[in-house]
Amino acid sequence: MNERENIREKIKQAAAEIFIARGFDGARMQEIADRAGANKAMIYYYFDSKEALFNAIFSEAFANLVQMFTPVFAAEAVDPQELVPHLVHLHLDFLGKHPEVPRLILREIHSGNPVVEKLIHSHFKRFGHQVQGFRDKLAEAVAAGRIRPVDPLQTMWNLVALNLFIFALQPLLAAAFPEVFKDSEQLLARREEAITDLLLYGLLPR
Amino acid sequence: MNERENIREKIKQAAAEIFIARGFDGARMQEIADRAGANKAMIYYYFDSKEALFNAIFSEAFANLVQMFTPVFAAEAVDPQELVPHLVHLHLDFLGKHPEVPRLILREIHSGNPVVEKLIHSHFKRFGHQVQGFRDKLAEAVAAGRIRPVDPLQTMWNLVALNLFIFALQPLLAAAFPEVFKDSEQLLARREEAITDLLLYGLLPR
DNA sequence: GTCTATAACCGGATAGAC
DNA sequence: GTCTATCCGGTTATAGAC
Repeated sequence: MNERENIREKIKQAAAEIFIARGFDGARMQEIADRAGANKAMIYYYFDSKEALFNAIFSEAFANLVQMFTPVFAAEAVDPQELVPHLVHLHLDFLGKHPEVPRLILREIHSGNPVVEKLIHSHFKRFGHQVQGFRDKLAEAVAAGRIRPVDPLQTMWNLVALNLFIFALQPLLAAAFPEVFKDSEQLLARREEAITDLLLYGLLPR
Repeated sequence: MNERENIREKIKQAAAEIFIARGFDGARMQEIADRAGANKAMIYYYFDSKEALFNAIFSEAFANLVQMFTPVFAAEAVDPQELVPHLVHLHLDFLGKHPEVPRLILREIHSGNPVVEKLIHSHFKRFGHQVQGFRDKLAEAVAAGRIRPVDPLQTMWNLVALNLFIFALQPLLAAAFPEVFKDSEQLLARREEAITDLLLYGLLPR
């Protein structure tokens, strides 16, 4: 690996951690430099500004977010009874491995930061289009009577809402239910079971 | 109304708007003063510091959040078939009228700000205890066979997750599905229908 | 490419007049 | 109680040596 790229990557990695922990406004260039084992001037050698650095990182998080959903969109139109548990597992697994992605995004989407607004729009214009495939698949399943007559868009939102919840509210829930959050592996397993259970019983025709 | 309290309230109101829009780190005391029709020194006359001002506002938002759930805890143990639509309606109605409450809280809980951490713990210690009543009620309904055998805690989380979703991700969803977010009244009505539908079919025994 | 030193600015907080 | 002017620490960003 090229040394120049190596340092650039180290800075990006450090910046990601700091931006996730402190948000854009709370992040300090000095702390990023320290964590990267470099000095402030080096950051400005590789990136134009704090904004440009943040832009690079936020874009990547968005790309990860979209990537997370590609197996969802790509899923073969099999029986919902197999598809739903599969999707829930994929999604929760990704979130469990990368909890910082929804964190960063949830923190910054409400900021009104014009940089963020622009990124949202440029990324989600096409994302909304990609989603159409999944909505079509759900609509198909409804037409074939494999799931109850429900709005595909709402169903998709329900799936994401249920999966995202414990990650979005982690600090609150951990404070309210400390014993439950002690064993994160068991927590995820129980959550997965509860979500698939609700969705299957709620979606399959009686 | 006392004039002194009036100005204090104006400052608090302005500060709430700015903190919600920009977060703690992004908020500027000057902007708060301007919006309150006062000057910076006046803020420091009524509040000790930026932190103290934020503390007052964040505490109030937390109190609102808890208050939002009291009808949930207090609900009479009637038939789930009536209780679930009632709870969903109450919750969505509150969120629709005060969308800034979850916004502020979602933005700040991940900040690691010690002020926020302390507030979370002091407020949610007892909150977790209050929740017990609702869990007991659900457990009772399970024992009586009025709902399927599900974990009450998970069911409560599911309820909140589904209701909170469109508010937590509003900027993202509005970018991905602009046509759906144009009419917010219709959006809320459809969301309410979809959530109650899923929960009822998912919870009632077959 | 890397580093030190510093410019330039900004924002929270306060002194002190009225 | 209210306001103006200002202090002072901290932060982004850069100049310039090596």
